[in-house]
Amino acid sequence: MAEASARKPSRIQQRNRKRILDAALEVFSRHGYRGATLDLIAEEAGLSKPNILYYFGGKEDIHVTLLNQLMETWLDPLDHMDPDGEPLEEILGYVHRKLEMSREFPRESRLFANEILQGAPRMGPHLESDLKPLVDKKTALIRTWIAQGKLADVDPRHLMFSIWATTQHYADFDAQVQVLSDSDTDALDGADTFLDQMFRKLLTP
Amino acid sequence: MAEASARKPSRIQQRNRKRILDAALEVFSRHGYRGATLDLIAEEAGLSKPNILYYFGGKEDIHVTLLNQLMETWLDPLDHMDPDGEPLEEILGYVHRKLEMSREFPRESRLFANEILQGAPRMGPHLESDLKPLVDKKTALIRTWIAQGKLADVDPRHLMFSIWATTQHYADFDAQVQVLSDSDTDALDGADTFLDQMFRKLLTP
DNA sequence: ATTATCTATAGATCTATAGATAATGC
DNA sequence: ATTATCTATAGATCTATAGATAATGC
Repeated sequence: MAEASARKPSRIQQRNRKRILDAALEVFSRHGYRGATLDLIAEEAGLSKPNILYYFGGKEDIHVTLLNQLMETWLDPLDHMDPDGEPLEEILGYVHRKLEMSREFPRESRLFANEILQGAPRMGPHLESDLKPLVDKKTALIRTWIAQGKLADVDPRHLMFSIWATTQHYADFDAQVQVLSDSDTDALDGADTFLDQMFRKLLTP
Repeated sequence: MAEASARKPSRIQQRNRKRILDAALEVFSRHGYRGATLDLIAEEAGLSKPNILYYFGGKEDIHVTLLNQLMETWLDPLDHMDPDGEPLEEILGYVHRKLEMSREFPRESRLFANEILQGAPRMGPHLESDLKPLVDKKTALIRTWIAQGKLADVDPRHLMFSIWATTQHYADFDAQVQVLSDSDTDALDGADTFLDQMFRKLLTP
């Protein structure tokens, strides 16, 4: 009775859980937590509504599972900023990876934006326990680089904010970006060049 | 029968409509369109639920009224970018005004962010008819400034995006900004200096 | 007389569960 | 035997309206 049934998940179970999470990501990122319904998720996943609840404890359980997975993906590029690398290139590389994520994972970006916009009701503790320590570590690193004269003197915290803001903007505000872009060109065309230019000028000592 | 009753609104009517809109701004900006309920708005406004519906056609009517008002406030700072001013100072002034708006009107910023994040279902037409022409005009202006050698050569569209992204970030991602800030200092401390520094370096020819 | 507010409730939408049935793995 | 899926529906939540009552302005 102490040990819960730790039976390994069947192939069907794995596949269906994946399907549900993918459908839920689509729906939550587009409509927000409250705007999402089990009906929409079920339809998107191609499963019946009660069947969704066979695999997950409920709507909130699905949402929390998504947010937990997201946190890892989200911190990964920052974690890869290398203390032994060339400072300017390390930071520009981070900008590049973040922009790449807006291209490849726009749904994840919008899921995150939605959660923060609501005041991080479910993710607050994660931000404190996972995000904050990592950011503190990396801003300290940037400060030493600045002290060594390898980067221009900037506030590392606001630098982080500006990197996140500019890169995630292309995913989160896509509806607006689309309106302001020529229909025949990719909306993100030139974003790479522009951001490289901006942060290079800012950070070159 | 042709002319609808165009009776001027009573003082009570004006006051209560304002109260409701203020309460709705609070609720919509915090919970999103679907997350907001008439109950929450009524409580926040200090009025009964049916009384809310005496003043407005319904939930969507309130939301649309807010978005319409918002559009003006939102475009105003950009509209004030002066073709006859000194280019660099005009743009830095715009950055400053936008940051000021994040400080003063964070609820409006989040209402807007929520709407765009959902794909601009109610604001799409406004973006086309109001935002796009204004942005086209101002990016053309910036292009002439660049051609005259008064600004560094940057993509004006991506410049706009980066100004919006960096300034609105402090309102929209406030929950995250707070987590990463020392509790004894204002989270926006240094933002002015940082953004001035960044855009000045970027745009100085 | 008109404007403003309240109580009560209809009707729609949503999350979640109960309980039966079908499919799968020893 | 266990896992997966379905139908039916309970119960909660929400938007909106009907209809009565109170407050206000000529």
